Amino acid sequence: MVKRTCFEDAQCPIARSLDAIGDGWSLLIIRDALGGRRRFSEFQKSLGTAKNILAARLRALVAHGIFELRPASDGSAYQEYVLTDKGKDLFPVLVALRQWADDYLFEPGEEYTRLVDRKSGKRVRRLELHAQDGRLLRRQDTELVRVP
Amino acid sequence: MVKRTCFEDAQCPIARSLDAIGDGWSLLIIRDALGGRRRFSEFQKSLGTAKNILAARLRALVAHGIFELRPASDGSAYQEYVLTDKGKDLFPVLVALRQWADDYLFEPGEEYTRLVDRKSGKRVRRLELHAQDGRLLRRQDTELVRVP
DNA sequence: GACAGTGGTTTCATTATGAAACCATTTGAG
DNA sequence: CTCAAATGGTTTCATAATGAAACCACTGTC
Repeated sequence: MVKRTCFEDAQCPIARSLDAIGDGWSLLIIRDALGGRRRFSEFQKSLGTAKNILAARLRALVAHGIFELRPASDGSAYQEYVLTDKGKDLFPVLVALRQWADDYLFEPGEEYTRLVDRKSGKRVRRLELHAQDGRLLRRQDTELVRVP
Repeated sequence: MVKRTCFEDAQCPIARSLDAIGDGWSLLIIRDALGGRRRFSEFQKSLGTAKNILAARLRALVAHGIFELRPASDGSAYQEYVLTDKGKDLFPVLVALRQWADDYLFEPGEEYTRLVDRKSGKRVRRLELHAQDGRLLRRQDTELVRVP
């Protein structure tokens, strides 16, 4: 069930991330979960996935500790899939993908959703990367070093 | 050749991003390209992908405008795959994935690479999301609004 | 001119994905 | 309480993607 052997013991953090969530549906499920969905049928309706696929993905995400199963909050006998902290912390990944898409994958008038600051209602700024001392860093200002 | 029909006309920016780069190899190729690799054989050696898969992926990435083919910079008759601005701007996505992995997918002493500020050599800070007025925003401080 | 390296393509086997049917349990309506 | 519908899946089967290996044309190297 989703067994990407070549990534599994990869040293690269990006490869590891992709092993956990790099399958095309996972991030959409997590997006929905961050939007408040929690029930199997909610995900299924929202995503339009085949039920077997969704079941397999949710099982894998639970196994990875990104979701956990909990008794339904409305008191019913069913269960809910809720994001763990690990899952919630994928938020920046989703924001990065969203901002990139906004920049390059949408036509000018085509905007569809907007991520806003709840307080002001205004659009958020671009994700920023800073140095320890606070300087704003561009890609070229950074470097990847190996620590053995 | 990689035809994720259910994402193609998706309105959601995240779904669109995943349609372009959400296949598991693409981001690793782009990671390598940001690290300076440009030739087919460099990618192939580094990633260990089957050549047919790599060829298909590179073709798709070129078609998406993430890479472009250019005559080799060393004057040989071969060509190089170089990132366009669109491709380079996936940097924040990679940083987000890396930071998440560092937090959750590595054991304490297991660190492997570190993204540093070139000037100081010190590790970069976490990606930050700010409001227009500069306030640092957490996930809960944001909201997704539909713009029709 | 021989030989290795580059950048692929082709073929075939394996694996993942997806659609549809099915099913046990739960819930809601009457 | 009863029955129908909804929930949360699993199973089966077809199709599509991936991967390994062999092959091949062209390039650079000696």
